Amino acid sequence: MVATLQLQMNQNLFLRDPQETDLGRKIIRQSVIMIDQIGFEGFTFKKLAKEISSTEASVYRYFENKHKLLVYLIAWYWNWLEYKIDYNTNNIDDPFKKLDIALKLLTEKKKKDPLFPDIDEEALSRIVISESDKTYLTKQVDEDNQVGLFRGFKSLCKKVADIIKEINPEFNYPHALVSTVLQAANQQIFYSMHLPSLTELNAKQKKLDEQNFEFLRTIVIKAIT
Amino acid sequence: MVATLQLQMNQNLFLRDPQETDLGRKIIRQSVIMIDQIGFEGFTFKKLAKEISSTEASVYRYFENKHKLLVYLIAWYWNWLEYKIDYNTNNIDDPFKKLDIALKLLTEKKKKDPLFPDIDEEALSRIVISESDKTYLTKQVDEDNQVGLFRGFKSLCKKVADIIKEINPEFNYPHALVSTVLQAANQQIFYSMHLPSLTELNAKQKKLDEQNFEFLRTIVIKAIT
DNA sequence: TATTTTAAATAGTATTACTATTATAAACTA
DNA sequence: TAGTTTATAATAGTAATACTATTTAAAATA
Repeated sequence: MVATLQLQMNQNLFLRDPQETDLGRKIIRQSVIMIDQIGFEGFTFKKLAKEISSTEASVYRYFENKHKLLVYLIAWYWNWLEYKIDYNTNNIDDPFKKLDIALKLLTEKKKKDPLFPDIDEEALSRIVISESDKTYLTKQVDEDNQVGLFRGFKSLCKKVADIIKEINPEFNYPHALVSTVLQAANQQIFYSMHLPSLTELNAKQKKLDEQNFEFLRTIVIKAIT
Repeated sequence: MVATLQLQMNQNLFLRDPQETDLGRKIIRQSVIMIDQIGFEGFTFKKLAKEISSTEASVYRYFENKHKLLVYLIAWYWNWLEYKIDYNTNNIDDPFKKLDIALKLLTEKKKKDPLFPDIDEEALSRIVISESDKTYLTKQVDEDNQVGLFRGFKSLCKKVADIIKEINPEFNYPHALVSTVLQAANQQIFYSMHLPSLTELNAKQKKLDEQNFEFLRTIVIKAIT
């Protein structure tokens, strides 16, 4: 018997908490699978409702629109990552070690986490790579930010930036560097798979995640020391 | 009397060359203004057609769909930037100087270029910040890449990577570093304006573009030396 | 048991993205 | 120059999408 956890999600991310009902959990589980497969543009509430034997209108009771659902999923992912970093850097003092652990967790190939049986983290991590920028690259970014929809990403950014400040309190750009690196971690994987002339990381070679780790670690360490 | 130029655009970016007709040039000019104002999601061919006193169907004779139009505009921007870098680094030998010029051109606040009277480069540069990632973060990225739609960005990336190779031929990640920096240049501006806790760059202070230049230059120089 | 509250389904509408067909104008040819 | 071809753009659609008002069903409470 394994315990399961629930990540605390901001109330403004949903109309009705999808973690509290059967239908809600189905919406989350199936939307991760479908957005991964057909992409966010191709994904609709109608298609989703069909797959889970419900109706479009019922899905709308949980999420205002499909954009908000995406924001929810991406926020869940960042919360999950931050939880893992907290868990794995607990009791570690050396900030260099903490940085390495954070970068390792950030870049490692994700696999299903039994603590959260409703979410396929492998599929979700692919969604983060392809779709996460779309959560804030909109005209409503300021409203969405105001009600805290991007707290997950900002909190993670602060966490890693704080490690960097421990290593070098003189460095002028801890947050800028970390936000750049968090983005680059996903971008470089996307490039290596689809636009390979933009990166030396090679998706055809083994251990793409480790290549990514080495690249990002080089950038960060050189920048701050 | 000032000469005007035409940037050479890949044939697959359009159905009919918009630079060759009056209606085509109107489509380009007005779509830059409108996407900047209402965002790519809110932008439709119907609204555009109304503004230029034409019809939706006529716009479709030039571009297969609104996504292709966006790809065209972004490609134009990267071609323009590369043209400016070529022009300004001509006859300069010192690769450090060339790098500085490239980063300066990349980060400087854009203003209308009289060489290209049909395009409002200031508005277009805002579009690049908010919308450019959407050109390739799609399920058709491989098809689009196959027919050369992203050549502009890739060519620019190679150009700057070649400068970095001149400075340090031993550095393992010239393309990965440059693609990261090209993206970060836009992201950091967006963050400073909309998600300020993600960066030390301050949109409220003067010379945001120079702050951005200093940040990116620090990252690049430290990474490669 | 009756009543209130909540949840989900039915049945829509307005808008969007896109297209087949027709009309008009320009260019070429006999 | 009259007739024919070709190019261009407008008309008039359709199918799909995003979203909502209303109704029905189920559950909780008094």
